[in-house]
Amino acid sequence: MTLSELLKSKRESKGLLLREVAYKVDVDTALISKIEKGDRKPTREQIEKLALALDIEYNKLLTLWLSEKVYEDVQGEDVAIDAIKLALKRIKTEVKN
Amino acid sequence: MTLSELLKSKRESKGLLLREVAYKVDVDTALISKIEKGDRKPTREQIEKLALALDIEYNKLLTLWLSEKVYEDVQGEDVAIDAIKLALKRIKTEVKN
DNA sequence: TTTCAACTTGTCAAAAGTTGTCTAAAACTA
DNA sequence: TAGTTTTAGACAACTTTTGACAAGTTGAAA
Repeated sequence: MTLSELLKSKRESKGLLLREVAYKVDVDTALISKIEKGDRKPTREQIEKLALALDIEYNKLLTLWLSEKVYEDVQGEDVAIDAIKLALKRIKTEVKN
Repeated sequence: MTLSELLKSKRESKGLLLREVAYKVDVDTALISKIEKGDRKPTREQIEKLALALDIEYNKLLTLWLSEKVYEDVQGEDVAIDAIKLALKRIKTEVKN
């Protein structure tokens, strides 16, 4: 489940129109449409507002959002997996200290 | 070992001057200095040229470079580890197909 | 100490990327 | 068909990244 898929399915299950979500997020309807189609990535602020507007746990949405950034950084690279693992290692050791 | 540390130690072990590396990478000496200090991130093209100039395995350098991008995306986030793991999962399943 | 090459730092303009909106078209519904 | 929702394209405003230049610091040799 991608971020855009989640946002769209949540909006639909709540029976909201793009326009209503757009209002709550304080952007143009067209932008919400693009986000749901994966044409645009929400900003961090928009993630916060989307979580509120759609009753999604903020941390869950944030995690998905960050993971897509990471994914885009490495996708298509031969060394993608190694690169991610290396980053993970670094994060883990850093957290310990 | 960070990217900048690797670049600097490799250059030194080969007894090269910044100016010589800069020539091979086709940029200003100051830029190589900044890269070695971690003030600037090399571009992908520069990574290729640096690998050649310093006899570093390209994939190794690329992996390190990508991993630092990933690291920066998530560092400081509460959900950093979860986000990376999620991205890793996605990459792994994608590669299988 | 002076000198000189090596290295570093600050700043700027250009290039590249991103953001959000507007308009108009397409898709859907009644 | 008419009215509403959603989508697409284009654009300006804004931000970030990039690379160079010039001026500064450092350190070693004379």
